[in-house]
Amino acid sequence: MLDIKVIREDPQKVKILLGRRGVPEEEIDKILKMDEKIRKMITDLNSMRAERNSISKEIAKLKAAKDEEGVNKILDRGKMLSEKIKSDEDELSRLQSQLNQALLFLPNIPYEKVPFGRDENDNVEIRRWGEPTKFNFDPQPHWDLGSKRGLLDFERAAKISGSRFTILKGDAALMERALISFMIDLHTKKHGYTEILPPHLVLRQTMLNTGKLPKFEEESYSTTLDDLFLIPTAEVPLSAMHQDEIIDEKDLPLKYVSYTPCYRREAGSYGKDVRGMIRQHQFDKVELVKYTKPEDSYEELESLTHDAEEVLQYLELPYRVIELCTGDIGFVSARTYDIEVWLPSYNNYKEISSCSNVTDFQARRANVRIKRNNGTLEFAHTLNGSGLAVGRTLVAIFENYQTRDGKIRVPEVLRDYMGGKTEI
RNA sequence: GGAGAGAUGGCCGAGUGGUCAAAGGCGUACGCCUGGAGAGCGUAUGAGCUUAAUAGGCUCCGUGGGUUCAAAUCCCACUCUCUCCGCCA
Repeated sequence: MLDIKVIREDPQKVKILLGRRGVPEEEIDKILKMDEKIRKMITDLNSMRAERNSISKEIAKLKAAKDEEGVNKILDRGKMLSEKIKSDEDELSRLQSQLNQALLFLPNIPYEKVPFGRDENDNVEIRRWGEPTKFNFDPQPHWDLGSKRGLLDFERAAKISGSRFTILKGDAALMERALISFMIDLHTKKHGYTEILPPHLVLRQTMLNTGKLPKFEEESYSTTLDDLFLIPTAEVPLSAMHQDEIIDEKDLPLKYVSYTPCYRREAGSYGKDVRGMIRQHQFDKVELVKYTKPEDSYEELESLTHDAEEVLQYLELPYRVIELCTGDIGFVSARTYDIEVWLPSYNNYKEISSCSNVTDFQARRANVRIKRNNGTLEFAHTLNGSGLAVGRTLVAIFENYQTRDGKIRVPEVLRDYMGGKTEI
């Protein structure tokens, strides 16, 4: 959520920056108008409250002096004020929730340097690592490769759960587990993140605080009886974990890594990535989340992205890093780098991680503040990034490490996690 | 699921209708003291809104309602935490 004060103080700048993300100017004007009306009401209300309070104090004094006549003189005025205050308060809270609702639908303000653009075609490549894998035979897509060797089972998954689910079997399941362990070990031991195993079901409020609601309700799985939501990413519990807390400046940054399955309805992506296990309703992900001081967050985004990249370097998978343009960054993000891994079946790079600086957008909703050494309070910045999407990493290994005879070599760093196996 | 206890400032904890943003303690900051540190002493110290303002005013004692001129305090509902019983991986 944006700070209404920022909008109020420099509406022109907000209009320009949000305009790059496709928010119409009228939306900002509407909000400013509501804000003005609300503040006028508050001022009026406050003077009535002040009068009522002084009447109350006067009554207390008169009662103490046993002056019943004096009390009766001003009692009616007090009653009248009380009624008026109550009805105005009702009206005010109606207006405030309207304003709040409007604010909840505004996306984060993009970082000034984010490239302007309409959609993913305007994203900018930042760097590449490795070369696209060359084969001296026709490589197979992972869905053929995995099905033939009994490692991936799409038919049975569809029988029990419908489309966009996959059963991993035998060594595929083992490799998935190995990848999870490898990634978490790397981030905890080398990069200094603390491992968290969070709940996978969260309150509606938690989804709201992390910006997944109200805008993306149709993207989420929820439980009707309890109104709990299955997490679409570990970012949700991790970024809301310190809700209503005040964190000491000296304890920052906080760095968390978490493995969880992610549940997404993938509404609106019909016909996209329909083959194989690229786009699933459930997938494993190792997620990185940081809480930082505002002045450090863009630097921390660079290091978080590097931490994620390193997973691919250890796995020796070719990738590139792109910066998303204003039209493609996520709702809560001010700046986003995507890491894309080379996938032979796509003959292209495919997203395997998305690293974002959310600035204070979630922290304001979740009320996560930091206490400065001089005692002042301000909202923390939060960042998140996949480190990495495990299912897509498995796919990348299958496709890039396949052999002529349809087997898959096991990357060096995973062998210890897989009982020494060199191929599957 | 049943019974009971509780929720107050960064933390602990007092407060059962008006003089309470709220005692006391801890913590923190500054000062005194000291060769230095500690102890000790003194002063300050909740958040948010409004405002040119550290002036004034307003709101906030788990959440939401209600009673009252006036609610941390009384009434109702809910949420969460803890203890005991039951059930259970």
